[in-house]
Amino acid sequence: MEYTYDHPRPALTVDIVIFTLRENRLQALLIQRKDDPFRGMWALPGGFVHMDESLEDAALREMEEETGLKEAYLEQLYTYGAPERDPRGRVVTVAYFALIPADAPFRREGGSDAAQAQWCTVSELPPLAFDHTEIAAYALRRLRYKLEYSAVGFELLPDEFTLTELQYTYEIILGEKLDKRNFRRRILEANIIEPTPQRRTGEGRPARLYRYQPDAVAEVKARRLFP
Amino acid sequence: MEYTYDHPRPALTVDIVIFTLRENRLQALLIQRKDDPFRGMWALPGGFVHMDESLEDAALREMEEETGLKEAYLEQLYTYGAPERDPRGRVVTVAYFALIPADAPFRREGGSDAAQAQWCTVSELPPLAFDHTEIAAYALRRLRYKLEYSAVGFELLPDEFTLTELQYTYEIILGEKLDKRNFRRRILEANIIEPTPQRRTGEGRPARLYRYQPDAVAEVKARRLFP
DNA sequence: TGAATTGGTGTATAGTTGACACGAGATCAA
DNA sequence: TTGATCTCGTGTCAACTATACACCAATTCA
Repeated sequence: MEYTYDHPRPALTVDIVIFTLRENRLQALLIQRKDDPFRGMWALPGGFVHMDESLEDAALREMEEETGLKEAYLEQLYTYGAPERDPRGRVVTVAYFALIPADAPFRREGGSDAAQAQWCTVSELPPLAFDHTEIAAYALRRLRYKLEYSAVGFELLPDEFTLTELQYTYEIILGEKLDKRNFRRRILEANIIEPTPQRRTGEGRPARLYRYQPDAVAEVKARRLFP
Repeated sequence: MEYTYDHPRPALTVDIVIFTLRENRLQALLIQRKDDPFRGMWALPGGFVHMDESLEDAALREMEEETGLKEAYLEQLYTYGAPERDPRGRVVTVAYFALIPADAPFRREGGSDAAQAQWCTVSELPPLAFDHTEIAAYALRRLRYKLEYSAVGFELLPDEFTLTELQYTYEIILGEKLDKRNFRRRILEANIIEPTPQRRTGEGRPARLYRYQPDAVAEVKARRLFP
């Protein structure tokens, strides 16, 4: 089947920087390219936008194809459209970033196109195809920035978590130690999490479990304020 | 001439929210549509992305066609791609916002397509075509937010300005009165403007003229000026 | 020359942020 | 069963930041 237009049109894709916490590191999912250009190189997961789906739906579909996960925190990052960014022709891509919880049932064996997928610590990313290095760097910058003024860190944790786990999450992403008492004060005063009756037992004194308040999610999402 | 592809492609456009200060109001440029759909309705200036130009170049080109201005502060806002946002078919648009100085030589008589163009106070926008109301609202939100943490306000003023004019600019955009002494202290301590030897004379005591330090723009971008 | 107009300056108070140490509640091993 | 070990959970004080607030200065104009 062929499609004909009066004027030339760029191809439109979405690319997604999928973050998760694994092995006490912030990691991103990469796909090894099996075709030229950049064959064998690592790249961000992504693909073409279908005609009947929104950009966000396209990003979710691609994410599901690669990870098996249907839900995640997803936020539009930026749209990259330099004329020469893809050697095959004009391709404009809308970049997204996604956060998936540490305990999500990630399906490791690669996506629909059977390309190899692998988690990679964000501070040690290999060179990426196209302008994906730039996209990944921007995603990390946005995530860090966002963490400072919103509750987005919860999206990387299971439904219930201890304050210490939450603090570790922040420290891993921000790359710096935080003061325990000040951290707890700030988080609790922000009213974005609530205590549950449960405690998590293990080595040492049991820790109270918290969950984030579902209303807070919408609020975080509404603050898509930064370029 | 016709262009044929194996898979259907959305059309790709840019739309621009062009802000300026006029008559002590923050205004945006609107174009009256001369064709269906939404014939006669107001809309944001915009148009198709050419194959050999970046998205930003497309936005600048459209801006020049409508205003005659080639340079402005321009920032990508968000990409809108709901499947039904344009009744003619799938059209994805990359939205930008631009700031042009109050004294810029704006060419009033409409752009290349001879459509009628008009400045409109942002708090009194008419209903707009497509999803342009949403886009304009988001642009205003981003501008206000941005003003609080960056030097972007200067982009709406001539090269040289008084502190009172700068304060008015902030007040107009933020929609609230600011304290004169606190405002001056913050702006001056931020080291983003420098005094010139000139003064502006008029009614009352002459005011010192300032200009913004070109280097400062990038540096200050990360800093937060207003809480 | 003085009335009117706008420009330019400092201080005191409240609120926010950041640094900092120790007892509590559990497990585990002797 | 006891104490050694581990992690959890809590409050205060000092430094900094933000905010509220009023008057004299320099000029124009009548």
